[in-house]
Amino acid sequence: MDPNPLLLYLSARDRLDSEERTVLDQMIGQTQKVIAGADIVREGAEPIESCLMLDGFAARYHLLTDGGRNISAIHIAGDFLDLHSLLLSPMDHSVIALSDCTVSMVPHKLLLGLTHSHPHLARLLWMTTLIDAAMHRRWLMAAGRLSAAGRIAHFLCEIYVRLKTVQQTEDQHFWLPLTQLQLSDAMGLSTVHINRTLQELRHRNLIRWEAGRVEILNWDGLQNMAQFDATYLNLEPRPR
Amino acid sequence: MDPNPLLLYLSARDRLDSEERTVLDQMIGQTQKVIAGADIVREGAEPIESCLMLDGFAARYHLLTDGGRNISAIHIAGDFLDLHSLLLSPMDHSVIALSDCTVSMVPHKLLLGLTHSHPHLARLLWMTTLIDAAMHRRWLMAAGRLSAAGRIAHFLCEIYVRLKTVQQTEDQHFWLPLTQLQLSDAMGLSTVHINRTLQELRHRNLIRWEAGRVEILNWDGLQNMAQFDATYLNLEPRPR
DNA sequence: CGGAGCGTTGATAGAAGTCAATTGACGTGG
DNA sequence: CCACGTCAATTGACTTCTATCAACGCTCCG
Repeated sequence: MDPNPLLLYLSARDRLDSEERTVLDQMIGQTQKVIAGADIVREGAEPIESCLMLDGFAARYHLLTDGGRNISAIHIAGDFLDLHSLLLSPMDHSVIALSDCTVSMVPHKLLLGLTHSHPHLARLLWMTTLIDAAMHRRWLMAAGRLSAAGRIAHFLCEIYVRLKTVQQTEDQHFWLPLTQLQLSDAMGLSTVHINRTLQELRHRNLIRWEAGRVEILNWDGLQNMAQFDATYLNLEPRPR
Repeated sequence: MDPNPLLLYLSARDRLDSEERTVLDQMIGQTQKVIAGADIVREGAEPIESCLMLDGFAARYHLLTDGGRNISAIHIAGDFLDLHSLLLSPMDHSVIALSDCTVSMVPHKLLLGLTHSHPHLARLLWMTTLIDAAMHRRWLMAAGRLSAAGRIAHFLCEIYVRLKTVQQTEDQHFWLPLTQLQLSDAMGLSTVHINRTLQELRHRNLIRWEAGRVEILNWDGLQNMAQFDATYLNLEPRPR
């Protein structure tokens, strides 16, 4: 978390001038620690600030009436967790810290001000929410049309590329503190099936996953199984 | 499509002043007809204008390598189909007209100009993409944690409320020109299963669906089966 | 030591997919 | 006016995938 991860995230997609970099650095005022398992934002809340992840993992989730849970997104360093609450309110889902996290709360007043004072930065923030939506669409594709193994493979491909963008990978491995229960809520599968499918991925020598550490052994194989194409992440610097 | 449907969409969520209304009306310049079955935007394209739906139905879809298809969103009058292409490019999915449509192409130059000249309108456009994302999240919840019947019920609840917002419903019924094949691509189910599940919904007297005309017979039952809560559509006028 | 959480396994049930065929509505060409 | 092709909806038989239920082992920690 040394280099500002939001800066890494944005500069992978567009050029930032030095004033914009300054504004982004100043945006991170006080940082806060959040303990694993704690809710960062609650469904129904009407936040007056948005939470920027500086380090750790978080998940957006929604509880069902029958006790089930659905995870619709995983967030990592550099992501805004609830930027949409700037314009949408109340929150229609909650966000939970999956690991100990470092976050920074950015007042909506400041963000709204950017839409007047720094339209280009405001557009880039808008862009981050558009990329969230693009990821949702891929998850929908995976949920509707891929097998359980393909779905997990897609998730791993996506998270690997995203982590790499904010310099949170080493070679082909990365830290991913997800339990199989959490993964099952994200993939829309049962824990038992997650377990067996992970074994399948391991036996095929596609991945290693031990103690929260994932290693990708066969990127092409994984990508192929997932029909993964990173275009939707828009990892190309261009004027936006 | 007589009253500007974008105006209906937006004014259901925030107050618009008269200048803003004028800008929105002028945004609709030339209208175009698109024939059912035609692609409106193609994956890989780098549009320099975004398509506003004035009348009809369209779907965002993505083709898989095995010939499968996934529909990640249905769009109706008042929706921007590819507003995200303003900041994300190239298109990571295509859009097809499900019925004959009337659309208006709005140049990106004009939309980018709004981010400088009319920040509030720009924020409202941003909001429309945030609502798209919120719908994606609900679809993910439905795909991952609801039964086939619940998933279809959720879809019908959502589309009903959205159509109502832009005055495209009459009492409890509305026009919905979706084939069962298209519905299966949207729900991530097979056509056979869609067919049987629709029969189930009909036998339970929840809906009637004949010749592209859907009638909701038991809203509470449908909503309950779908765990539908319209909060995520943000149908409350408030400053944004 | 004992419980809690997590990963794992086996057995079984149920949901949804696949394959194949039929029906009815509609449009077109002869 | 009828034969024919096409498309959408429907049905039956069968298979495959995934969920559920129940248990067990392991590790961590109070």
